[in-house]
Amino acid sequence: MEHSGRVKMSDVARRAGVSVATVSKVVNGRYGVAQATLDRVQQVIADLGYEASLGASSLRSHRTHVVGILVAEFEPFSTELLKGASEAIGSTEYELLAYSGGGRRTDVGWERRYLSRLGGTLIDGAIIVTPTVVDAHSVIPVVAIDPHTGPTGLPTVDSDNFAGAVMAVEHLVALGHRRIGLMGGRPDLESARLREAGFRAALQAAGLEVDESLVVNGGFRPETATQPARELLDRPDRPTAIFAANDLSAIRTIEVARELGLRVPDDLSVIGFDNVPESALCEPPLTTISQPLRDIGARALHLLIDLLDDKHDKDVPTHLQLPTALVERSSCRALA
Amino acid sequence: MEHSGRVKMSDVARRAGVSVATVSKVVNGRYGVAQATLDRVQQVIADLGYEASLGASSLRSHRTHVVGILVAEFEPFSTELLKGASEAIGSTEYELLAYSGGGRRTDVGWERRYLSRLGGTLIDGAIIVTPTVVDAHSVIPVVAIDPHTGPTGLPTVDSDNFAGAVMAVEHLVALGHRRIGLMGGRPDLESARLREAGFRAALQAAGLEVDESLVVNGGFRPETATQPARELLDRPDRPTAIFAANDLSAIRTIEVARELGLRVPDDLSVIGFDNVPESALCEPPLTTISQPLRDIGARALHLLIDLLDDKHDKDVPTHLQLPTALVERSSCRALA
DNA sequence: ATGAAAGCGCTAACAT
DNA sequence: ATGTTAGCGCTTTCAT
Repeated sequence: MEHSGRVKMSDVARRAGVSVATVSKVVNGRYGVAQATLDRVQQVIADLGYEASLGASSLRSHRTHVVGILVAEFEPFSTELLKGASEAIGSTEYELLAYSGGGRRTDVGWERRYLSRLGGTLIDGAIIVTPTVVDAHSVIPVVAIDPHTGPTGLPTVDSDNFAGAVMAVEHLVALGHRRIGLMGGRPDLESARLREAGFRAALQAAGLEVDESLVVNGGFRPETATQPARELLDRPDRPTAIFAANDLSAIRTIEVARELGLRVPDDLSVIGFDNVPESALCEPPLTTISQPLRDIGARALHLLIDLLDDKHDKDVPTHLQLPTALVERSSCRALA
Repeated sequence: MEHSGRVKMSDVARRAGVSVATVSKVVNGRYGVAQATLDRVQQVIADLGYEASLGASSLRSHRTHVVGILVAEFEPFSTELLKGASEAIGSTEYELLAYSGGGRRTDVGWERRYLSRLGGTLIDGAIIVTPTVVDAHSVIPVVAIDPHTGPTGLPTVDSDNFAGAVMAVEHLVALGHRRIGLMGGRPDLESARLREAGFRAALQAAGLEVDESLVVNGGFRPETATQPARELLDRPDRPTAIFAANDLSAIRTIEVARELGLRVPDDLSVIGFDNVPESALCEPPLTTISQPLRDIGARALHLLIDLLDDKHDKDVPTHLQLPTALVERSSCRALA
């Protein structure tokens, strides 16, 4: 039936005996179409299974009812946010487009690249996950989740990283640990900075000194946490407990510990941060500080939709901060 | 500097003192540009932070180096696949676009709608997750993950659902269970059909009769599993064990059991299917049949890339089937 | 080596 | 109520 490729608006128009303009009106529910024409065109659309090309229509109309969620990579953290956003979008008129680069994902400025690539045409607004380079004045409304250090000027959703880190260290201290290491996160992110600050504050409050040789940078990813974990653990004066700035690096730390012949939690206690589902899959199950990740995703989405629908005062920079909580599992234990 | 909106190719052209055609050549690495011009244009691109609009370029070029993964919803199952695809795309030249509808996600035919909306222009190929309506002859190459009942003609990746289901039931039987219920999945999906078939086959092999009142349809989702779970459990002759066709309905079954005052696994054993990370988070942790979901996502992606790069004989319908395995946790126990 | 011009599929004025 | 026309931002012949 169709010569080559997808059915387009002109196909519908020809078959219905009208102009493409009329089909466009029908598709977009514009007024000024006779009932009979409407019915006929809709019938043809149904018959042919026509659906407007997002690329083409967005190019012209600049309103797509699609929101983007831009991530460097689909990993446990970002996909939890995605689940929350997906659930939240159910109550809206929008569709959800999640975008991630390929191999070159370590490059800085991906968030700006993706925003240029998709913004202005394909998506009406975007949620950017852990952006480091943010131009506050984007073409389209943008909400940041867990952004880089310093004020961004962007509406932001995150959780109380400082309080969470304090909670983690207090838990270790209460368990009798005195020699506590920090597997730090990406230093360009505010969350990592605050977790380190919380770590230091809690130690100080407990009357403990920070041994700087016990503070390493794990970069939030398993690959980047391996070497730092070895540095921390492969030495006679190793810590008895480690606070890792996120679950992924905590899990990697546990793996490295086992490779070195250490038992967790008997020889080493490890506490993480995030409470991604993978933390429960870990052996032993990881004690961690939970962030309400799905809720964060959902809040960010609603914030964005409010921005798009002009239900929000754009002059008030929004910062939603959600609470953290201790989740006790089996990777920490009291010092004998 | 920029009057209004994003920087476009004409802005670059003006600033570099060349035509848009030349800029296009530079951006796309075409030959026929003097070195000096090349340098100058690239400099301007860098200065302005220009990035081509995906919508506009795809409209014209029909080759975007973006692949789509189309899902009804971002939930634990699809996001595991997404993680696998994301990892796999790192070794390619492509970028990844995941698309999901909004509220109307229960409608049938979403896969066709999304394919028309994005295919032909925005994406070069697509992975469709649990499609029920598949037109084998799409405009762009398509790979299906866990498709609907019957032959689709599409390259497909799934796991050995039948063997997995048999394994699940054999486990329950070995534990001494004789009265075993089935929380079935979406009957339009081949995977659900095969899991039910495996359930029946394993019972028969064990010399057990299938009590049809113990076979219900949970629809793979928590919302749709609630009522069927009550039907199964809120009766004097309830089963001592339930095999649920996926983890989400297994988890919901456990929740319903607790609401009814039953203890799991003491009063009821439950085994799931999928091994999504959430299954470990469940209380008690769920015994389940694992599918290598991330691997499935990765395989599907590689298959699609091979199709796009013509490294694959298109006349051979591919069906990759991956193995399942029993994961014992705490939701099943031997009958006293 | 560079630019002018046409057109991808669609929407939005503006005619009729 | 419907059709005509002019683009949206880009790529791609085809001239020059």
